[in-house]
Amino acid sequence: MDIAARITAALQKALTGLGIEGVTPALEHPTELAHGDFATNVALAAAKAAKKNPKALAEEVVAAVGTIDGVEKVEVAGLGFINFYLTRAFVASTVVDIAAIGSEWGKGGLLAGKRVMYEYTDPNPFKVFHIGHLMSNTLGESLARLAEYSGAVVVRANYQGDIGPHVAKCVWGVMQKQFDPNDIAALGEAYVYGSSAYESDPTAKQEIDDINKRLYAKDPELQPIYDAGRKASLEHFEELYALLGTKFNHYFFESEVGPVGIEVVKEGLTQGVFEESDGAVVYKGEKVGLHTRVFITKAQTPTYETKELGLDKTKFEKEKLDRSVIVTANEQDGFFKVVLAAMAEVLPDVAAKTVHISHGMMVLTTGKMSSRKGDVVTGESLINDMREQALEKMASRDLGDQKESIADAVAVAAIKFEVLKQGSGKNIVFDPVQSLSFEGDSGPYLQYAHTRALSILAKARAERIQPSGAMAPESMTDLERMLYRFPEVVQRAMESYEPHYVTTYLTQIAGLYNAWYATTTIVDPTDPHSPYRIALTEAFAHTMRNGLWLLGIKAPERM
RNA sequence: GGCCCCAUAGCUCAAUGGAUAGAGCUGCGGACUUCUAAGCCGUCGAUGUAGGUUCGAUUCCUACUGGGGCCA
Repeated sequence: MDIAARITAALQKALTGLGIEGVTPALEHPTELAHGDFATNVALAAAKAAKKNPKALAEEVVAAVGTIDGVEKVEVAGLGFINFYLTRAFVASTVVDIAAIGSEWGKGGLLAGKRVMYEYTDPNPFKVFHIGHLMSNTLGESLARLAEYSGAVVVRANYQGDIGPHVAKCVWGVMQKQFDPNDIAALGEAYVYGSSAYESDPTAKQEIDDINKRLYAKDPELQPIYDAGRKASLEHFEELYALLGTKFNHYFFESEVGPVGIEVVKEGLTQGVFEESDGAVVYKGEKVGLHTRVFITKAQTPTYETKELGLDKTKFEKEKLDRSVIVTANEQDGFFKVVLAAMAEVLPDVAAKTVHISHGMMVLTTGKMSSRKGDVVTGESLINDMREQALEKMASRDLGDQKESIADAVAVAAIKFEVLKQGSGKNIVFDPVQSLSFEGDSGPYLQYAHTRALSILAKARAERIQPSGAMAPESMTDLERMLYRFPEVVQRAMESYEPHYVTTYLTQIAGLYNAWYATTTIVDPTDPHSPYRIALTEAFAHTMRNGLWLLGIKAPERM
C-alpha cells in the first residue's frame, strides 16, 4: 500500500470513529511544500454538517488518526486543513527506489492490454508543413507516449490529403511556371500561385477545376507531375518525422478512404440518417443540437466529412482498437462534433471508441497564417532557425562531432516545450522575430539540468563514490519531496490528455535541482552525505530523462 | 446572424473548489572564482466588468465587454 493509500485509510477510519459519514477524504498535495506533503480538507467539508468549528473538528480528526507509517507529523493549519509531513526515512527511501528503478520509473498499468491508435500531424502533400503541423505532431506524439507509459500498445497514424482542390492548384501552378515537381520549395510556391489565381482569375479557376477532375480520373498526362510531387512531399515529411522523433505505423490517404466513406453514407441514407437536399447528401445536425453539414456534394464527390467516416471505419478494420484518438487543431471542433454525431448513428461501435482532441492555433504576432497566401512559418525554417541559435551557443564548447545532433535535439526541444507548456486547447502566440528562448523556462533548460546531473554522476564514478541511501542529511530538500510524485503527474496527464502537467512538473524539479546544485557540493569524498546526494542526483536524472521522453524531447548527455 | 473556445503581472504561461494566486521573460540589484553561467539569489509587478452558488471562487453558473475560431 502506498503512502497516499495509507493516509487515506487512516483518515477514513478516524472519520468513521468520530461518527462522520458520507465524506470521502480528498487527499491532495498542498500548493506549498511548507504546508506539508499531503493535505486534506475533510474538516472544512464536514464542519457544517457536523455543526462544529472546522479547526476544532480538524483537531479531533488528527487525534483520532494516530500514527501512520512514513508520516512524521500531522497538524492542523489555516482554516482547518490537516497537513501530513513525511518522515526523513520515507523520503530517502523513495529517492533510493527511483535511482534503482531507472528507465521504468513513472510507468503505470492503467492501459495495460489496450490497443490505442493516435492520429496526428496530418500534413497535406503538395502543401507546406507549417507550424500547425508541428503543434499537432508535438501534442500527438506526447499523448501517444503517455499512453505507452500506461501500458497501452500504441499505433501511430498519419492522415494526409493527397487528392482534391489543393493538389489541383499546385499541379496547375507547377505546369504554368514550368517548375520541377521534385522540388519542395517549388511545390509550395506553385500552390500559393495556384491558390491566388483560383480566386482572381476565372480562366485559371476553370483550368484548375478541370485538373482536379482529371486527377481523380488518373489522367496519364498529369500523372508524372502528380507522382513526383506526392513522392517529394512525403519524403520531405519523413525527414521531419525523423528529426521530431515520430515513427508512424500507418499512413492513410484521402484518396483511399473516400470510397469507403461514400459506402457508409449511402447506407446511412437508406436508413434515414442522412437526407438528400438539392442533389447533395447532408446530415441534419440540428436534430442533436448541432448544424447541418454536407457529406456528398451535388457533383457526387465526397466531402471531408465523408472521408472522415471512411477513415475511422478503416482504422478499426486495420487494427483491433480499444480506442482511437484524433489530434487536430481546434478550428475543426465543430466539424468533429457533427461528424461524430453522424458516426454515432451509422457506425456506433466506431464512434463509441473514437475521441477527438484539439490543440490551439499558432497565432503569429503578425496575424493569422494562411498557406493559401504563402504567409506561413514552415516547420523546417523554424527548426533551422533554432538549430542555428543552438550552434551559436555551443560554439565555445568542445562537443566534437556530436554538435550537429545536439543542436537538432535542442532546437526541437525549444519548439516542443513551447507547445507543451500550456493547456492544449489554447492558442499559442508566437513571435517569429523574437523567436523561441533557450533561457529560463524552456526545453533546453530542462535538457541542461539533465546534462548537469549526468556530469555530476560521471564525476562521482571518477571519484569512485557509490550512490547510497544510508547517510541522508538530516534536513530534507524540496527536490526530494517532489520526485516521488512523478507517476501521479504522468497518470493525470494521460487521463486528461494534457501533457503540460508533465512540462510544468519537470520545470519545477529542474528549478529545484539547479538551486540545490548551486548551493551544495554533491561530489565530495570527504563528506559522508555525498553518496546520498549522488543517489538523489541519479533519481533526478532518471525522472527528468523519462519525463522528457514523455514530451517527445531528447535528453542529450552533453550540451 | 447561430454555435464553440479564450480572458491571470508590461509580455508568454501556471495554479486538483481551498491556505500568502506561482514561474519565466523584461527592468533594477546581487553572489561565486567550486561538479557545465543554456545556471543561481534578491526585487518591482496581476485574477476584464456586474451579479449568483458555496464555509470558501482565478476555478462552477448567468449577463456584459473584448479577442480567436467554425458554420451559413
